[in-house]
This record gives sequence, C-alpha cells and structure tokens, in this order.
Amino acid sequence: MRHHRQDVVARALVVLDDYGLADLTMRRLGTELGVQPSALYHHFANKQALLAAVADEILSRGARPLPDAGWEEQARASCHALRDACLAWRDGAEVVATARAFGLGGRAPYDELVGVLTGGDVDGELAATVARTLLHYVLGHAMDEQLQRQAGSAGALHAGAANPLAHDHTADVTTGVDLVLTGLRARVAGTSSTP
Amino acid sequence: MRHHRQDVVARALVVLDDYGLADLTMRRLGTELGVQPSALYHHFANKQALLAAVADEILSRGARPLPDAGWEEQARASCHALRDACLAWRDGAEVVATARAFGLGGRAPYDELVGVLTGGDVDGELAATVARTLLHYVLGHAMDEQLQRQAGSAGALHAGAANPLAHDHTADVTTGVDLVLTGLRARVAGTSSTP
DNA sequence: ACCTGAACACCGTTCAAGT
DNA sequence: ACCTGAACACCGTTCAAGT
Repeated sequence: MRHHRQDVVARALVVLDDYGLADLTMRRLGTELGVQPSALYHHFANKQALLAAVADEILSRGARPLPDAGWEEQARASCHALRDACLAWRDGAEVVATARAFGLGGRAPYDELVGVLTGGDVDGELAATVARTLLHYVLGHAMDEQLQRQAGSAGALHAGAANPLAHDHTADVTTGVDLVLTGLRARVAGTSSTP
Repeated sequence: MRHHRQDVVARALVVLDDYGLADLTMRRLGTELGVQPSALYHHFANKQALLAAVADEILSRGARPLPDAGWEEQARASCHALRDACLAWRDGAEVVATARAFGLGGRAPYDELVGVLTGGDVDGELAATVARTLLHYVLGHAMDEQLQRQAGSAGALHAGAANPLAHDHTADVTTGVDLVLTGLRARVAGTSSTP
C-alpha cells in the first residue's frame, strides 16, 4: 500500500470531513491509510505542512473562474467562492484561516482579490488592506458558522444564555462584503471625510 | 499553597505571556502554581473554560471608557482599545478570538460595539453585522501581527518567498476600520446603490 | 474548599532499519 | 522512494482519596 503525497492529502480531506479538525491526527490518518504514522513524515515535514496542503486542496477544489464583470462584482464573486469552498468541508474555514495565518498556504484568494482590486481603480496599498479586510471577514464569519453547526449537532457548548450568533448567514455575509466595498467605492471616489 | 480561581487566571496570563499559547498547558500551569494538574479541575471544568476566563481577563484589564464623542468616533475607539488589549499579551488576539468563536467568552467588545452603533442611527440588525465585521477584522489582523512577531523572533516559518504581511500595522488597522465605517455611513445616508 | 496520586487514553516527532 | 518498529517526551481528563 504505497502512497503518493496527493493520496495523503485526499485522504486527509476525507478524515477532516468525517471527524473534524480536532480528530485529524497523524495517527488516525496513518491508520486510515493502512500505514504507520511515521510514514507520513516521508511526505510532509510536519503536521502544519500537511494542513497547509489540505488548505490549498480545499481552495483549488472550490476554485471558480471570475465572472466577466466589473471589479466590484468580481470582488464579491471572489469572496463568495472562498466562502463556499470553505463551507464545503467540515472545519474548512478554520483549516484555511490557520494555514493563512502561519503563512504556509491559502494564498490564492488573497492574490486573486488583490488582482481584481488593482485591476480596478484601487491603489496597490489600499488594495492590499481591502483584500485583508475582506478575507478576515469572510473566513472569520465562515468559522463562526461552522462552529455553530457542530455546536448544534453535538449537545456541546454552554446551555442557558441565548446564542447571539443565530442568524441568516448568507445574507449576513453579503451585507458585510457590500459594506466594505461601499466604503471602498466612497474612498476611491474621493468622498473620504477623515484625512 | 491553596489558590482561588482568580489566582489561577492571573498565573495563566503570566505563563501565556512568557511561553505562548502552545505552551500554556494544564500541566505547566499546575507546575507554575506548585500544584498537580488535576487540581486545576477544581476551578475550571476544562481547559477551554480556563482559556475563556483568560480571554475575559485580557479584555477587562485593557478596558477603556468610551470617549465623549459621536458614535463613529466611539466605534473607532472601541476597535483600537480591543486591538491594544489583545496586543498587550503574547498570543492575546488568538486567545480572545478562540474564546469568542466557541461562544465561551470575549463578549464585551461585541456588546460595546453594538451599543455604540445602535446609539447612533444604525438599525439593530445592521449594527450586529457591522460589529461582527469590525471584530473579525480587528482580531484577525491582530492575530496576523502577533504571528509575524513570533515568526520573526524564532527563525521559524519557511525561508525564501517574500513575506506579503510586512506592513505598518497601526496605519493598516486604522484604514480597515475607517473603510467599514465609511461604508456604513454611506449606507445609513441611503447612498447604497445595490438593493 | 482545595488538593494529591495514579491512572487512562491519547498526542507529534525522530530515527535506525528494512524493501 | 516509501515504509516499519520502537522509542521519546509530552498532552487533557477522571476519580477515589486525603485535609
């Protein structure tokens, strides 16, 4: 039962979806592949590198071509594609956000967004800030969403105290993204009032 | 050496700042307090509950009164206070963001922001979305900042490949927050073009 | 009320050695 | 190139029992 790097990533994705990130251990993944845990270190330097590869796989599997439209519409589409890609796998948002945070993977959405924004009228430095703002929002929101999902399925999390996160998530994300883009539009048009 | 709940939280904060979140283990904290790890379970149901208390402690120690100003200025101040509170402790942002994500603590900044926004002209549902957008951005950005800090001190993280996160963080956060607030101002004024 | 001691069921990672 | 076997140095958590 010899495996390639890609087999390991693909199986890790299945384990992630079935058991969640907390139970995606090197030992369990090894067992799932019919292999000793130590064998995984032939393919990846450590668990963090494995997870970065999983993050990139999540993103590439969920990749969509940008619509043939203005940059604002493209930015919106890019954000929604990222969200959908993450939500397609259990704990997908957390995996992508963590890999991004450690600078080990998940760069594609950032690059795409910066490209879209600079393709518009947006200055390079502002584009970088806006891209980060959007990514933090979309990923943070998707994480909230997925955590609630598992909090609902398990009886976990503190009972009592009304959950302030109960919401229509799709509408919420659209509003949040539009808010940032509206702010950007105002700023690009020179409407900014605070110097 | 008998301790109260507050002693444990205070010491956990010291361990966090000295060793980082990854090394804030129940065993190490026990050792630091001169106590068996099992003794901590008299004060907290589990590690997650401990970390939630640590998050709340970080926030309450960094709390500032809101300025006597308009709601927009207050929202800005609230965001910066949150950022400063988190940056005052090693891995502080991650601790707060995680507690928030699990719904176990760190609610104060959200409540404050929603209060400020609804105190302005902002409708309740929009206020909730804006508050979440701002929190995700500020915490996400602070996490990036702190991860870079430790990536710089340790020789960790992949060499080669220019780091796209090298930035002036204070200016960046101000820009990001202002962007969202500008978008909100436009929307409240009825300038939104997408229905 | 607060803590000990011992155990249970796990982790990630390394490394010599095998094929 | 890919894997085994065994070890190392850890984890969080439980629980009877002590003071």
